[in-house]
Amino acid sequence: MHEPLDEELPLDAPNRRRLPPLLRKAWYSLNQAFRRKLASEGITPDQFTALRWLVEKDGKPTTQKQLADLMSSDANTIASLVKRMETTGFIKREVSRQDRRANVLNVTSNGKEVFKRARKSAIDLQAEVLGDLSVRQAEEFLRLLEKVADAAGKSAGRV
Amino acid sequence: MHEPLDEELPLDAPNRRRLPPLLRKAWYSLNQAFRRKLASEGITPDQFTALRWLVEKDGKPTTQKQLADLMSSDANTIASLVKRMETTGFIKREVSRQDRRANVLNVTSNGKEVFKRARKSAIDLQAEVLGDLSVRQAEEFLRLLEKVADAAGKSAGRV
DNA sequence: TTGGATTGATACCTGTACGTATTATATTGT
DNA sequence: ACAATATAATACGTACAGGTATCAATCCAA
Repeated sequence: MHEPLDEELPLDAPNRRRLPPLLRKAWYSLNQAFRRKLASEGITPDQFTALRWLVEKDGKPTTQKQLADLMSSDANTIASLVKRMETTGFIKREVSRQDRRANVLNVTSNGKEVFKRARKSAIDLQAEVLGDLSVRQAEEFLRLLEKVADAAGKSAGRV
Repeated sequence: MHEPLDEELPLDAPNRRRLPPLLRKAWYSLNQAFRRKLASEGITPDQFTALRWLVEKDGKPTTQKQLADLMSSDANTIASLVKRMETTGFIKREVSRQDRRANVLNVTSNGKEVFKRARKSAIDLQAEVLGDLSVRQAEEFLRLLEKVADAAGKSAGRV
């Protein structure tokens, strides 16, 4: 049992494993599964991700721009995301003292509690999804995924 | 040079490589890079993907539901996508004769031409993104990605 | 064969991606 | 000090994700 390399076939031949559809399915499925697990908490996957970064940065003040970079998103999207999250009461925004253009983001105690509960679902899901791989395979996979993500980031003009 | 396994750390510890942020960055960066390459053609990444599946299925009639499955998307999203694409003139819709609830999708000659040109950009980009990996690594990566995508699909309730 | 369940498509809603344009503030070169 | 430039956030627009509700067509079981 040995798969052919198919080096003569074009990179996007229908019978090869292709990066875009696989990446699409992996990302959207993961997101959808997570969305359903989170529905009861009144929080979306993206809002959870924002909370995670902010909680982990706890102490160091984080601006919207920085959050956009952490989330591989952009300023526009983050602006509306944090606006909704402030309305819901998960975070607070205040003008930075070092740079009055920037907004510093802070997680409210309510936000912290919701994050804490949601984190369990996140860990469960990740274990579920990586469960078909051995520890060693999972590591190798994440290592390669990081390279691919970096290369894609470079192509997209993200430093 | 040997990385520790960190088996005692939680799956989502900040200093580990984590699946969700990496997957997010890979997918969004790939998409954004592709969007920019396609801008001159007046087509979006998702529309290109739809065209690809339809062109590859050429001959066999394809319904919106089937396209939704192929694209790991859902009926809602596909309905509005194909509506825009019909307005632009990339595809045509007609009621299926086997099942009058279903719409059969057909690519117009204009759609085929745009796809043909856009396909070059797609191949370039994929080579660019996988370029940092050896042929063997790329194969292994796609194989593991497929497993992860399937597992995520299962978690999301996609068969 | 008919009444209940299922399925394909759609309308409508909220949330997100990301492009352009605008405003306010910072920074830099001269 | 001041003008050119860069940067953080935002408003606004279009595209897409995916949830619920609805309608029409199909299927299936008693």
